[in-house]
Amino acid sequence: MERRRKVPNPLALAVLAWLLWEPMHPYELGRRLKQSGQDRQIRYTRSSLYMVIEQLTRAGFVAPQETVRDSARPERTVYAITDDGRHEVHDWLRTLLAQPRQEYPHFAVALSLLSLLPPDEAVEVLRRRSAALAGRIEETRTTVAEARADGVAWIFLVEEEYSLALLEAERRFVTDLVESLKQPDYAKSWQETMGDRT
Amino acid sequence: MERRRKVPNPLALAVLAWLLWEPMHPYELGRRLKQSGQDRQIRYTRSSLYMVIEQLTRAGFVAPQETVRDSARPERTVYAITDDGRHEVHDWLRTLLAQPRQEYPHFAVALSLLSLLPPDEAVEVLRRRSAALAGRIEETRTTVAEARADGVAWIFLVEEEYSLALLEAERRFVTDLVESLKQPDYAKSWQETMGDRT
DNA sequence: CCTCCTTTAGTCAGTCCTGACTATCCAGGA
DNA sequence: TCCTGGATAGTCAGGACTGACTAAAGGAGG
Repeated sequence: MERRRKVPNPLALAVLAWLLWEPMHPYELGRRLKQSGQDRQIRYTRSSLYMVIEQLTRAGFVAPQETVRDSARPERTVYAITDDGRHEVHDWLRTLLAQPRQEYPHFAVALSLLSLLPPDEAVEVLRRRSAALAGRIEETRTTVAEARADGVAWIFLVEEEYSLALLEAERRFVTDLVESLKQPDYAKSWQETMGDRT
Repeated sequence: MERRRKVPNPLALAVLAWLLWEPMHPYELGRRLKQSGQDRQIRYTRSSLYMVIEQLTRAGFVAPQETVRDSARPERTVYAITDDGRHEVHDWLRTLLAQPRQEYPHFAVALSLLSLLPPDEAVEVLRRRSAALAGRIEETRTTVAEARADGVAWIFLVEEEYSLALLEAERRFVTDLVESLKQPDYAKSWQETMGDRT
């Protein structure tokens, strides 16, 4: 049904998108990713960047254009996007937007094991999370406000607004959860079922 | 500051948690993970399950207990958790709950490239997402309702409630986004800035 | 009784990815 | 003048992960 991507790493999508603009060498791509703030949406290291470009080359989505060496610097290979690459960006982008993917946040795993902790301990750690979330929300709001003040159009900030929406939803969820855990019924039933442990 | 886990894969946490209960062989662990619905929070394959158990053994968090072979079946190695393992579960769980981790949803990457699509195309694909999200929400609600009807306590359904909260937040976000993209101002400014492309 | 499908149980080749490393240039302080 | 730190640019060993494979037993259907 759903054909597997030749280079499934989302970093590859960002790379292709930048190469749509103009040919570049890997290090320059890294700089753009960082300056545009896309490193907040994509987990990568410099090595994985080189790896992904190699994979994209094998897949035929990009092609090395030239190897320049100016002023005794290490030589840099400039890559350009191919027609297949252009097609891949468009197709991949449509798919990512249209089809929600099952995501696997670490927090969900931890929640599924919440019953292992004594109620008061659970309340304590979740309160710490709530405070940390509040901090993240504040940071993101500041980032967005500053960018807006610099004249950045809203369409280039949607991803931050999305993060914000998720953070706020999580914070509401955690707050409610703490309230539920504080109910004396919970402490009682936890004692009854989990009393026998180390 | 934050010490790296010896076995960072979240599957390892779930494995340790099950072994807290009683010693088991890998295949049995796989069955429990599936039956308890934890396969909805953790991405894994059977091979990664064996890999992770091997890593846990090397890390000293679990230890092979015995190799049984009943009725000519392939032999199964039963693993038990160690004291280090017990400590690791507790410590890891607390950390995961208390500290929000930067997550990297694919959708956020796609959103950061939304401006590449013509406005009407963007609206079209996001509407499809919205419909798909509605389906997911419905499914999750059903799962929760059925479990509750079977007498499952709410604490064992928190992870589903969390998924639900995120799905609903995302749906609200997408709905609002579609409205913004439909504004004629957007179509106009997109034409102006992106008119020059293939 | 034969065949085919499903379940049980695990292995393995090859790719992917990360962390650590190499090496050069330039600016600024001591 | 020398030393240090940071930016530039990239490589590489080794471990982690996936998809495809092996293999035996049980049950259903003809």
